[in-house]
Amino acid sequence: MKDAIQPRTLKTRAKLTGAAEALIADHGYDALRVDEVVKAAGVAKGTFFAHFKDKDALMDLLIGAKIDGLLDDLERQPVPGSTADLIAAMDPMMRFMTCERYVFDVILRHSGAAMSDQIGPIANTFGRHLTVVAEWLRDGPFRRDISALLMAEGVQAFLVQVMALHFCAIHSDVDMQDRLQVYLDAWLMPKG
Amino acid sequence: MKDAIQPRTLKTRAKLTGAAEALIADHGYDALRVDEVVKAAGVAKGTFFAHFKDKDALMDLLIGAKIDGLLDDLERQPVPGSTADLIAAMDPMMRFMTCERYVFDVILRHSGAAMSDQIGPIANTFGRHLTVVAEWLRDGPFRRDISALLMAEGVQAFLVQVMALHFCAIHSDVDMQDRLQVYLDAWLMPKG
DNA sequence: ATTAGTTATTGACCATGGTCATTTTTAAAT
DNA sequence: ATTTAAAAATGACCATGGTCAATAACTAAT
Repeated sequence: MKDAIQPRTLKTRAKLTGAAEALIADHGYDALRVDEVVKAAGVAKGTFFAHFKDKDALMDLLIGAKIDGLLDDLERQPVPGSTADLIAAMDPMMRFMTCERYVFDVILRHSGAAMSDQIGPIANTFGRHLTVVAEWLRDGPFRRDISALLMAEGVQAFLVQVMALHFCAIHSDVDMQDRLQVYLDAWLMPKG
Repeated sequence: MKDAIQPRTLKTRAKLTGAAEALIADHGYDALRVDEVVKAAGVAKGTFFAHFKDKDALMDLLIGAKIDGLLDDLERQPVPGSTADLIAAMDPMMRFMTCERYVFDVILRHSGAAMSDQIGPIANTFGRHLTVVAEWLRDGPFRRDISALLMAEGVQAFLVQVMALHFCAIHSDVDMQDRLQVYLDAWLMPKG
């Protein structure tokens, strides 16, 4: 009996993700087709689904990896001392998450633990983001009547709201940053 | 030149939506297939897409109509005097929106103006909901440092967050209402 | 009634994600 | 080396949403 993953499994996986990344670099996420991925990777279609539950699982992996990279950058930054700094720090992440409507949809779908069976890459990044932001807020000049974690959860809620409105016909004219500023000021530094 | 819609157009539309509603009543939203709808309606497949841009557009219509009905009920209720009352008032809506994972996904996708071209039924209900809640908050015992509309927008952001977490593997054990209570207390009645 | 132009309907066809019985490859045991 | 059982890969096939050129049904003008 063997249960250790064979070397070729890793190689095939790498070929698939590599091919997918190259195609995405050229034509974006939305335009990715499974047929093109397997053709570029030089494997059969069935092989793709032996490695990934479905197309969404690949997207979860790739987009999750991208966000993880951006979170690495985020963690390296100095602790923000104001909502404006906070927003500036999160800007690259927001920009990636809204680079394509399709990407944002995938993120939304996976943000709260993919398909409710097990936690996926994107869901993980949301957890990580929560931790980082909570840590930041703990010692900042913000409200003290609620926990840092609760504050961070609210930041995420408003982040999602702002990005969603970004794709909205009516509100897309208002800048994401400006809108988030209003929300976060009211959430993190209430004057009432 | 004529531009008035023919009577049969309305009739076909009614047949399609009627068939869809019946099928959904029996098997839920997620299980709905276009083929079954057209078969039940007694029309060809192409006819479906002559009436609806895609399957999502039908879902937008049907789910939007359902939410509209719930908003009618909501408007008839007495003005909530606390966050608990507010949450209780919104309960039926939340329950419907989370009745199926698929339904929630459709709602999310359409909440901010469908596909960025024109405002759809679901997006409309979000606008309506915003108005109703803002009106409620205007005279309630809540914070006064921000506008009622801004408060209402926050309520929506937290509402979405709570519903998303409901489908999350990690957090689904915590009750939606309880979680929303924490959020809304912190948002509408900050003590800092 | 006939004609003409517009609108609605049709169904064969396509695009694309996903499945599964079969075959091939691998690695451990003999 | 041979055998053998598990793991991986294959590709024909299916499910389902969506398209479009051709056709039928309507309505208004003559």
